[in-house]
Amino acid sequence: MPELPDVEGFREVVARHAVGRRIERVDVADAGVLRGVTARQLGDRLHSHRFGKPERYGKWLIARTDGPAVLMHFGMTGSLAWLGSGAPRARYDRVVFVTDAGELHYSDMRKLQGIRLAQGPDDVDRVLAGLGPDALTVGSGEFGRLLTRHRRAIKPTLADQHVLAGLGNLLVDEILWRARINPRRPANSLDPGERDGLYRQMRRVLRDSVRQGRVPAKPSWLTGVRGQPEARCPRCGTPLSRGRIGGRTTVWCPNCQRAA
DNA sequence: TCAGTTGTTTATAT
DNA sequence: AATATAAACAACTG
Repeated sequence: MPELPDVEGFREVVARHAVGRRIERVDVADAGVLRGVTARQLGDRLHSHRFGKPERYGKWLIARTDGPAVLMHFGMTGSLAWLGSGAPRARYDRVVFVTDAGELHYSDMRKLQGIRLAQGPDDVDRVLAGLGPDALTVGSGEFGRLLTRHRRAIKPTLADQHVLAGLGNLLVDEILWRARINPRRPANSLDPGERDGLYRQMRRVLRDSVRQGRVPAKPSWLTGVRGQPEARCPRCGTPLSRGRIGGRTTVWCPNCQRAA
């Protein structure tokens, strides 16, 4: 489920358990998730290094050590968990970082993304180059200016990592629904009041989601009902609309989110 | 068998 | 240059 809130949760897993731990070895169960590095290189270069303070940028987790940094992306089905030493491997555990006091399990069924190793700060920058500002820390002024620069529909604009980093399909639908903005509206057609409202709802949805470590599937949220066959708007009860916008399934309320 | 899925990149066309 | 669409990656589920 990895969007910004999920990855923020994975960052906390590392921050809480892995920091200061010494990497003894790296078990690669499926090298299909390694990008630009072999299993042997990954193990050799990380051996004996200790995890440092992790960071998140957009949907990327940057697990720094006192040597190289491990860059993880979780695609659509990835996750990260801290387990005790000698924990059994789960079915889709692809890489396990074994430390002196526990293990970090990188799991991913679909392997759409993967793990990179950055030898230095330049390598990290190269991977993150081109991403827009992080959705959790962007200011309202910059956020508004981003929107005025694109005439594309607001939905794919917000989900474009090069414009703004961190929002995925579920979050964008949730935020637009909260802000009562139709997903097909051109981004640069929003007036200043709408841009401000959108920013505030983004903050709110992100704050609540980060607290949960995921986009909550509460019945009062669009995300909580969007999977149902005859889903209705949690706010007004109108049957929800469903369509493809920007190549992704999009759910919105035709009553609350009128086309302009 | 077919369509769909929380992500991203690439090719192609407009 | 910006935008739109489809396909590809992989492994499921209904």
